[in-house]
Amino acid sequence: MDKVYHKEAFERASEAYRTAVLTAGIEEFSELGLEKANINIIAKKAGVSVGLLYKYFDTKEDFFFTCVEDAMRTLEDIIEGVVNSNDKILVRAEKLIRAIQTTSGADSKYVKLYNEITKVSGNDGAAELVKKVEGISAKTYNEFIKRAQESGDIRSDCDSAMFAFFFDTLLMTLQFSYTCDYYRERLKLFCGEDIFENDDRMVTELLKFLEAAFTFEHDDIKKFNK
Amino acid sequence: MDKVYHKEAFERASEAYRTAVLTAGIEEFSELGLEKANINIIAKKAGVSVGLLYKYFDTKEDFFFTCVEDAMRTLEDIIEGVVNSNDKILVRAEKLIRAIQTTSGADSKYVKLYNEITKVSGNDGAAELVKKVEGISAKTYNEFIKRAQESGDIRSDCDSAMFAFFFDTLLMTLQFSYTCDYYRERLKLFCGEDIFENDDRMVTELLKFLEAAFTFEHDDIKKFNK
DNA sequence: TGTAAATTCGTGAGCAGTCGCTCACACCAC
DNA sequence: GTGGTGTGAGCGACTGCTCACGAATTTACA
Repeated sequence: MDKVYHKEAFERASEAYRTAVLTAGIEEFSELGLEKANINIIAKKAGVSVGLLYKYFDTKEDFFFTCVEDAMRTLEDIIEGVVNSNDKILVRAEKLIRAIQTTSGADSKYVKLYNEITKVSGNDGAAELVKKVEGISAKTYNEFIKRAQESGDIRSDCDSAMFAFFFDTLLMTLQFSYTCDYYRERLKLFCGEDIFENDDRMVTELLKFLEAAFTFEHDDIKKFNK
Repeated sequence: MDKVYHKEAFERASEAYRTAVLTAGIEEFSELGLEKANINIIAKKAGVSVGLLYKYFDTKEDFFFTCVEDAMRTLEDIIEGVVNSNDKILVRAEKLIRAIQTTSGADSKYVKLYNEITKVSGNDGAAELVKKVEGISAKTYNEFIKRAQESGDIRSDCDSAMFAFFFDTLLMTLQFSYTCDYYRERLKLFCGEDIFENDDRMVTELLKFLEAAFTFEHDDIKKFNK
């Protein structure tokens, strides 16, 4: 089921070669994207011949996908490492937002590569990739909301799958907004230049937004005379 | 201030040539993106020589930006045409969501091109583009929320700029989710294959989400014993 | 108003640079 | 000897862009 994008030779390669190749690949692909990145340059940066790269991977695309897989694993570790436990959704959200803000520094390349995935055309690869990248959060959020509904922490009049989607949408876009060119400019346009120096503003406002969205039911409006 | 991306010759060109060139450009760029699209093929599809294209535009990028500008104007007309009037934010939101769902059909190329913009690297172009593309919604939503706060339609304990940003984030991603490869797969993963055949489900759930987020204040929780 | 000169419109073969990928070869392990 | 690792010059295909040329149109001027 789970597709592999590398040849057998890659598994036999030494740890040093594998990390060198993946590091250089992630570096270049995250900066330039699949199309613009240059295999010859990546090989040179990795201290490896082009020929060897093509002993490890059939095509440039396969190499790219392997880099993506690796980067997503690390990104997941960073993000999910912060959000373990059985925190309530708002605590979880706050930890996620702060993790996102932190990640936008040194580890920005992983987020950038995440963003590059959304650009890959050709629906064949897209479907496979999405499952690998978003599969976990989709399932996690969905089940989390369901359980929270049962215990009364979250409004019961909502579709858990849809609300998981909205939640993920806001956090995913937030990630891009802290690291990727276009989305950074967009955030600045909406919230001003200084938004990147005022992390707490984002945290409190997004939490306010999410808290209300997840807490109050449609009928509460009448009961509350709004 | 407002940069133009075409040479003077383009303005002197006949209406027929201009639309032919723009139509072919939007078609190809929306399908393949800036990098993969081929100038020679676009010229052929437009029924025009490459030489002439380069009398109209200095570079491929300039041509791309001109196509983007044109497409965004049409997209704005479609979207904003639906949301005139002084509707309340939820009425406005519903109209927007339904317009987005409709637009995903015949006019998908404009949305796809919108999505292509987010992929353009090099922060020089990005900043300029963002202003053109998102400038209007940023200002509109922000001021709208402010006025709604004054009249008591929207909670008063929130940062209008931030909430405008969240609102736009949800709608922008929704647009992509109905038209672009990766985002379509992502939506399917979260909400199931049949989400595209059940437009009302999206409308009601997103409205529930937004209604609560925009209505209830943080302090309401105590008052409401939640 | 007729005509020469200057300018612009429009063409498309092909230049020049880029880059994914190959392959003949050397080395090494067993 | 067989089968793996590792090399890197360079092939071949692609493509953004040019430029020499002719046709059309405008301008200049008697």
